[in-house]
Amino acid sequence: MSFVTIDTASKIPKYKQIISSIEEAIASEELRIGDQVPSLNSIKDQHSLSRDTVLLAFNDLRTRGIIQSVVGKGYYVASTNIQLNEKVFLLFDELNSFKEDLYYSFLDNLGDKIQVDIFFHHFNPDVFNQLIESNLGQYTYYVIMPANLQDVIMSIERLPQEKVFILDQTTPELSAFPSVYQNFSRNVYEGLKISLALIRKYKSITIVFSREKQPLGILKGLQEFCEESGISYSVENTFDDEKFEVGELYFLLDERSLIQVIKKIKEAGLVIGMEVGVISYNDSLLKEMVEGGITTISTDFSFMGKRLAEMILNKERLQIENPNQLVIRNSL
Amino acid sequence: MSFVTIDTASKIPKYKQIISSIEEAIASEELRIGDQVPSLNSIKDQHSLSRDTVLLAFNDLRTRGIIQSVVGKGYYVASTNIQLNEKVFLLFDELNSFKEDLYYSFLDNLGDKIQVDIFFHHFNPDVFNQLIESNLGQYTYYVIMPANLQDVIMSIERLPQEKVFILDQTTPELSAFPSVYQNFSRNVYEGLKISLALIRKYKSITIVFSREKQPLGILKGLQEFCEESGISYSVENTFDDEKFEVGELYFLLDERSLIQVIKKIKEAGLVIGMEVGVISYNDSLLKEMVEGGITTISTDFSFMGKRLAEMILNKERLQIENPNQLVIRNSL
DNA sequence: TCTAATTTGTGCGTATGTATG
DNA sequence: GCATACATACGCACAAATTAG
Repeated sequence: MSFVTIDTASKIPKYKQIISSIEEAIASEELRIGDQVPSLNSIKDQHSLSRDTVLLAFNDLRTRGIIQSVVGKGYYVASTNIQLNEKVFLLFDELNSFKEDLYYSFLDNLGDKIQVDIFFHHFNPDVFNQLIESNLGQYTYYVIMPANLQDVIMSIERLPQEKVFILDQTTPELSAFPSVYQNFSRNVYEGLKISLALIRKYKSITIVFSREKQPLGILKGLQEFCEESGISYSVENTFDDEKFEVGELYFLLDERSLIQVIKKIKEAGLVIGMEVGVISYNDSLLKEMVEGGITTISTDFSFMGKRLAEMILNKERLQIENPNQLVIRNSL
Repeated sequence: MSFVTIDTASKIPKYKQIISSIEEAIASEELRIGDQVPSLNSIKDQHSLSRDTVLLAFNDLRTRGIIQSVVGKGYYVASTNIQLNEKVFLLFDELNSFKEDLYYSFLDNLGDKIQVDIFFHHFNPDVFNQLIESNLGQYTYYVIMPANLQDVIMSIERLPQEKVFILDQTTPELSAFPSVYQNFSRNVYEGLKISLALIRKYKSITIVFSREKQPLGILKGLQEFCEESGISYSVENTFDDEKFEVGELYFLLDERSLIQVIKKIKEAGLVIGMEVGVISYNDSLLKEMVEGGITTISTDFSFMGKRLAEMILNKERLQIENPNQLVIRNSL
């Protein structure tokens, strides 16, 4: 039972590595109140350190009241009240308005003693890898939104496994990590299935979809639904005015194409929810108000942030499918 | 393993030779991420250079994010992305949807050789100071949104003056720094003045305003307008259902209170833009579509991001008032 | 607890060559 | 020709952190 691990090559000072090791042993209850901490000499011998380096760490822990020294005997755990300056590394794909709910719900539920730094990889694997590498060893937890990036498992595996949490999209390779994720294909499939009667009003479905940025599961769910119910569909990369047709149901993932389609519908003097239909992914406060309401399939981002915070605080290691909701409004 | 080669006879400056040497060692994978770079002193001794010459090279590499320094330990490779030219420290107040346009327009106009890291101070001066303190010397440029924080000039002055840019809100104390800012009081005053005829429909104006988070200039502009035109107004901290009145014009800064007011209007069966008026600060795509359109006073965030990027790239040091727009829609 | 070695961080002074007007 | 600014390079001193003995 050594508790202490030292990486000589690391840029983190050795005495700080000792401090973290002891703190983590206490946090994980390997060391309990009253337990004896390994002696100065045993640690120094095991890791070939100077006695003073170990002493530096122990003095820090002692002045914080976490351990007590007894002359001639050793050091003993005196308090488990380690408010270790916890920091969270939060790696998002891109900045958009849906991150707002998620982020603030995460922050609120974490409490104000934990600092959270946000980064964005913009679906660029180089940026992703670099951000992880240059922040190695600096954070207590790493919350990562891999989005649809491939080949990032290598980077993620460079992080301490027990500190990693996966958010929003996960993959079979990442199944070892705790996560709060959306089951995109099921959510879309079931959302559409519930609305089948309404969808039958339309000739076919057009989805505006970017393979680079958007979850493939959404496309999969739509395909599955369409094949099963015999409805034809087409996938477009961007919304194209030219191909706009009456009788079409538009499935729109981003705000820009949503606005474009609605404008087009109004320009053409058509009735939304009758002659042309609209379903949008991700709900927002304003979508309830637009044109009598836009039908949405959406996950609960506030819940996602809350559940993630709880998982971190309670040291749970679960894989949680985040609840999803279909809200049928006028546009369908 | 010296990595560094210096040709004294060459006309290439020595510090640039050091930079290239390190970059080449990284490119050839002699130096990998996390590896320690030879120390200042060892390089200076081996090549009979001044310590400052080596330091010049290392500081360049550091502000580009390629190496990191740890006092008392050494320099470590942090990124293999050696074509990185510069790094920008971007300090926002809070995450919200209006940051999206600003951020992506800034990014797009900067080009892809510059890395941008975002931080948020959440209107907390301690967080603000700590973020600046812990990122000193690591970035080529510091773009700061001080919002309405007082007493942050001390922190900002710790940064190299020529690297600092102020965004969105500025103050007389910050007048030495280049900036792209909103003239909140003038924008509000003039926006309201143009709409005076429409505003006369209403009994009085209620603004929902948080002194902690929102720019005082907005309140000032409203006051000025009201006093000049003899219209009464009241300031509320949050929207209160109880005080909802017919004949009132609501001036709403955040999306939440906007939604609340619109819901209340519809619940009461009133006509927006006739019996109750709404003006909202900051335009968004969806506000055009809500209830036939919400009247907005708003700055052009895309332009703000673009102008800021240009200022940095062209090394301009200007104070630029960002263009502002009143969009009159049905809600007034 | 003290001393020592090594490391980065910072400030100041000096000198030289080059470009600019 | 002269003054000025800037980039490059060197030297020195002291502070603070890390680690060893």
